[in-house]
Amino acid sequence: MKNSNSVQNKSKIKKVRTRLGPSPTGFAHLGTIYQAMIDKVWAEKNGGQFVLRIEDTDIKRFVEGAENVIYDSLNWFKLIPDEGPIYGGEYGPYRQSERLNLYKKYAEKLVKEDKAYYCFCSKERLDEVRKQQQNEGKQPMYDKHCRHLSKEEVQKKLDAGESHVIRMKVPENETIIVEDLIRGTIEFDSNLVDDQVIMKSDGFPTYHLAVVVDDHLMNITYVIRGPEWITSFPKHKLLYDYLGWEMPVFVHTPIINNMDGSKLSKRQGHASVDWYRRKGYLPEAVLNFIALLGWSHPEEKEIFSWQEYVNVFDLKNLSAVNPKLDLKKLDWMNGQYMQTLTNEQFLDKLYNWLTYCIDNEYVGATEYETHWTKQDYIDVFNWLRNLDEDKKLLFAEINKPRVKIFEDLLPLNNLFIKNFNIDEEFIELLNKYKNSEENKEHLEWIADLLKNSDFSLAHLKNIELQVKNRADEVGWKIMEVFYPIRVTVAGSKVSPPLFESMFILGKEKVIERFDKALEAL
RNA sequence: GGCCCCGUCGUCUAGCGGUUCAGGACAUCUGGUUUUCAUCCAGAAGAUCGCGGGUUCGAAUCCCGCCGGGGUCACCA
Repeated sequence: MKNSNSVQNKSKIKKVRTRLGPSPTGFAHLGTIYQAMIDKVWAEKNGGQFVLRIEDTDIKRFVEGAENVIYDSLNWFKLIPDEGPIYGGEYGPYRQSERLNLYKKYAEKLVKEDKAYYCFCSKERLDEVRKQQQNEGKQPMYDKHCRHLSKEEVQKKLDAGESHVIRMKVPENETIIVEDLIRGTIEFDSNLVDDQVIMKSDGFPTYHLAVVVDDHLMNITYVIRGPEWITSFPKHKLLYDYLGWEMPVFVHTPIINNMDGSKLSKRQGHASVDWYRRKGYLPEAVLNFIALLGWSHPEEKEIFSWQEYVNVFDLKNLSAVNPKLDLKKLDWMNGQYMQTLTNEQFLDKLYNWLTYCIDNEYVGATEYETHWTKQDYIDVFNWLRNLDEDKKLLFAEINKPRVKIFEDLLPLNNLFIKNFNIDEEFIELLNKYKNSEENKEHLEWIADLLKNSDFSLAHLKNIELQVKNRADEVGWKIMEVFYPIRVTVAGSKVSPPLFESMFILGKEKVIERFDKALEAL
């Protein structure tokens, strides 16, 4: 079917152009990013353009500043459009609210050609009709009341300034056949397709008219959108026919759902981009992860770069199944990405993350849940900033394999930024394996070594070796000789590598903690 | 409810009529490395391919029916 006239078409093969049409609602949905990602790979792979078009035809839903949220999110993921309101391009304007005259022109053209008609029905009448149809067990549809108004009647109402919309005329008793790239041919009974409103009474178009007009005028060759549009696909197909325009390729992608199969709702944190950003996920990891939803690498690779994605991606391999979002796997993947970072990169991204969390409020529908307090972000940031360069790098080094997302940094690294109480609980923890006397003697021994140390990492590692050897001497298990030291230094039975931690903490603080612990024993 | 889409381990998926009594990844469990926590390594368990009929020498792969899930039925996108 696709190469029937490929010979004639060869000379005018169109450049691939994809488009993302978010409506600015005030927060960025993961699904929007999923769409953007596919738009972007496909355009990039084919040397085409990825267009951003703001679909703001619903003035009732206008939210101040919402557009910036979209730009910020696309930026974070590096899914930068080639064209759009702030990116420029030759097919502008890229906000639908700035293209009203265009939609008006085509809507009127359709009316003139008898493919659409004015409708003067009131909201009340429409509601009534709908209610009655439902009572009769029929599918609620417009009853085509105004479709058969005479020209004179229409003109009279128009002259009288009656409020009106424009509806498209859907043919009767026809089969509308549409083609979806991944699902193939889909047939619809035209009698079940509503005479959709294409121009609202406020002079704004509905989505249906706007997309068709814009996609055509902007030379879009691949319409990539969510599966929720399949049902209105025949309306769009009709509009293309009515306008005499060639159809782009339509691709209805899968949609990402929750683990229970319900859809990602705005109320849930993990639906919004900002949630991932504040949790401390890496955008590349999130992208890699969602790329694997509804699609798989031809060699079944799990982790790959954007460039590799571009190389091997093919729209045709997209699945028609709606995947569930498994955050556990995302965590694993993010951890993998963390480990590939150099220490410098890790620190760089960590700074950016901390700065972002300090400077910005959460952009999402619900409260953001975290075990970090606002002060924590500031404390970690300040502590890190005042640290010597070699200590910073070591901090990155020891944390990379231990952290899946930046939020995991606490409580593991509490010892660096917080003081703990030397109370009964602490003593109890310290004496878990040996009694007070034994531990005291042990800690005095190492405290002495530490006090005489220059606290270079090399020397500390040397002391670590001595501790290990001491296990044999005193007949303790290796774990038992390190345990009380760890509790003394970290106030906890878990910590990053002990002697590296001491190095980062610095001699003064370490000695202070030993003194306090010994005093209490 | 009508119409449309979808249905392989708990999850993401490979598979596109025959070296597949179904392969990989996450999660789970076990063992190893390790001074804690992680990382890393090895291994185990886990799917009668939604169900029932066909077609075929042979079906997860093709056809039909059923069931289940989802989407959609707005002057929202």
